[in-house]
Amino acid sequence: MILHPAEPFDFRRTLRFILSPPVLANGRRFEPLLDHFEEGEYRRAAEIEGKLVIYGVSENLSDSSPALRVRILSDGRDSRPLEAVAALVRRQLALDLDLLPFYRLGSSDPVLARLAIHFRGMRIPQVANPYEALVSAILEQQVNLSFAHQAKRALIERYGRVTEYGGRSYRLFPSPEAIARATPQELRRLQISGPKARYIIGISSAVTKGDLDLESLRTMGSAPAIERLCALKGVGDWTAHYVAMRALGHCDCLPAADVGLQKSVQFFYGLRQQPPPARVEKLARHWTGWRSYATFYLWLTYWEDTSWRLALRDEIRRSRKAALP
DNA sequence: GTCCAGGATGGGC
DNA sequence: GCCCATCATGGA
Repeated sequence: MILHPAEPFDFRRTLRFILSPPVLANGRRFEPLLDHFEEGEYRRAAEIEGKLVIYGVSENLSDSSPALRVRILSDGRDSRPLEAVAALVRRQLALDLDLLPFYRLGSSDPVLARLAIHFRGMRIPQVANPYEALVSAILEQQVNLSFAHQAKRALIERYGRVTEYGGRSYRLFPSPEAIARATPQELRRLQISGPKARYIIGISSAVTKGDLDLESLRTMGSAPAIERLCALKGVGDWTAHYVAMRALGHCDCLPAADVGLQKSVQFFYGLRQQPPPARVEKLARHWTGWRSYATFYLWLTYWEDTSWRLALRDEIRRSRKAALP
């Protein structure tokens, strides 16, 4: 099946966030846990209508406008799953989103203007399901990302389903049911802290019992969705904003208390010290409607090498000076 | 050894 | 309301 993304769309750049996460300080890389790239094709397992399928997404280069080919690599005789997979891919890669209004904000903000050029066509890749995003975000609270990644991998390997394709293992993120059955002691063995273990199990059982419908948060406005998330034990402002922008498709969320965002804002806007949340919110007034995207692009500048960041900052400074009367 | 990581909670005041 | 200890581990 062929899908046509809204232009501009950059497949490689959008996948880059999923497939080649940053080099850690110790020189290692996170290896992706659930996502794969083989033979020019992005591949991942998903549970569709109770069946575990592996799907693949690749660029259809024969087409003149950007086009993606979506197919099912396993269990492909039934056509119904393909429709569901296509819907998943549309959401995962935000194919229907028109980024041009975001890029036009660059006219009132020189930082955004440069980022829009560099990251043109890149979407915020959406985590396949909000539950996965929420649990991952809790694991990532406070601790360094390398440690969080380790805990997440242990959780997936212990509680997630797995299937084989082409000699490679494809895993699913654990279901809420599987985690709801676990005890805090079991999660402690995976180096997850006691409080975090209780939060994750609590959320999982709320989902299992039907008390918490994370999918419904997608169609809600972002403010009520964030409020609903913050009502959960273990979920604060940062986690709620993160889930909203990474999994619920909300484009105007600003995690103003995020350390990475604050550092990036300090660097590119030339502030003497790291800005407190109120200062970030004030600066972000130019980003209205697209604050998730501005945040995401600012985060990603850390993935480029330091000399690139310095060069970009100088360029922004020069453009500011040139704009002075 | 100390401090900080893509935080959140519950206690004391 | 604000301030603080606590949680877990690893890297600088």
